[in-house]
Amino acid sequence: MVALRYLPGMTKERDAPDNAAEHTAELLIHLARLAQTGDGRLTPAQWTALRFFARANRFSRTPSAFSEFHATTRGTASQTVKSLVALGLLERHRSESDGRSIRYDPTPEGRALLERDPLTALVRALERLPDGDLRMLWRSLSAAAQEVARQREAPQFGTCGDCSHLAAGDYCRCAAATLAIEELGALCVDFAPRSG
Amino acid sequence: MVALRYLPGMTKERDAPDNAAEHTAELLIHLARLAQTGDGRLTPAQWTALRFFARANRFSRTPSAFSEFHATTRGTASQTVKSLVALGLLERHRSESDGRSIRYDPTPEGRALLERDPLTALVRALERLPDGDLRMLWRSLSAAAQEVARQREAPQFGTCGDCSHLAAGDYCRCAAATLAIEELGALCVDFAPRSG
DNA sequence: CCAGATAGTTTCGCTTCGATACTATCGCTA
DNA sequence: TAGCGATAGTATCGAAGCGAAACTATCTGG
Repeated sequence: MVALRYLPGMTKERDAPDNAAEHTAELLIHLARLAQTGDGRLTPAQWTALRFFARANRFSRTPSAFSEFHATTRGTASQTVKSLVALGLLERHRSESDGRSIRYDPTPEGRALLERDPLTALVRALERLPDGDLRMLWRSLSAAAQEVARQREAPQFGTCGDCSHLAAGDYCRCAAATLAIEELGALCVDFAPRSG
Repeated sequence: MVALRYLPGMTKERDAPDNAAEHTAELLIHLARLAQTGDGRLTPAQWTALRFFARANRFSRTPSAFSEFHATTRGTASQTVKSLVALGLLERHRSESDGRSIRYDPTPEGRALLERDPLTALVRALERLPDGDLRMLWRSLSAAAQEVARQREAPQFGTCGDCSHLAAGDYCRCAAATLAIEELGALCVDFAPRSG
């Protein structure tokens, strides 16, 4: 068999200079796909929603916030949420301050099911990385997510502890509320990075 | 408003020790989702397929290999491929050596469309990372992908240049063929890591 | 008090996807 | 060399996901 001189789509111009970013991006997509597939219990969208409502702070556990987080429409997000409520994994709560807003909290069943999150396979794999590598991985992914969100004009979704709205250690100027220590690690739709 | 003492799903036990791996995994999924959505031209599955057939070596540009790469069934993979052929982005070629096997190559139109891949947003974001960070990001993702693939008993899909089947610089023992230089960066379904 | 904006939901139709069955070819073996 | 199991690709069907658009309820500003 004769060696190919030219492989379609793989010219010198395209690959020679530095396609490291391209390969890394494709690898990231591939890994995300691998980590999400093959679980019969919930669909990938349902898992993502359940994770989100378990991780988001009390101001962000709404269909609207989830729709922005998941880069989808409010209608689709509402459907996903409804299915989780029907499964007894989320619980509906009306907001006292805003009659339109509805907060969904994970039920004990929902939290129990998260213990069997198929994403655990990826978590285990990441735990095998050296500590410094994992931290740097987080930093790089975080920076990339900020940048992509900026390009897409989407909210950035960081944790309250890293947010520029946080003052005096535990007061959120954005929500005009004092946060509990546990809430500092929660996701917020109104997140704004500190030095930017 | 009173600060919450306890936020459901966010107990000390769950968050205190070290949830860095968990947060990183969720961030990775979120970033992948962000990077894939919002393009009207092709569906995410179609983009992934087009990318795959542009990146895979001549032994791996088949529906079967893509189905394994994409962690789906051969039937679904075949549908996706068919749609790309109908769009004039892939071209069907029968294998001379195996009457069952069919190779799909990207057409010039397919390669041109890849220039407008929505993944470019992520690529640009990754390019803004320091060089060393990008390299380490790739290494970490690669290691994680190997590990998850191992857990899922899925093929690992590395490039020929990193494969243990490669001998004497350009001879693949697995395919019993000499590879062109350009092929060393191509994906292969039969990839096996060197030191594993 | 009214108009526009916002939060959530519902409905509709299209697409995707996995499961299953089917055809054609390969390769081993008796 | 005939036959049988394995493999590659395809077609079909039903369930589910998703986006667009319409609808209700509530809030906010003039």
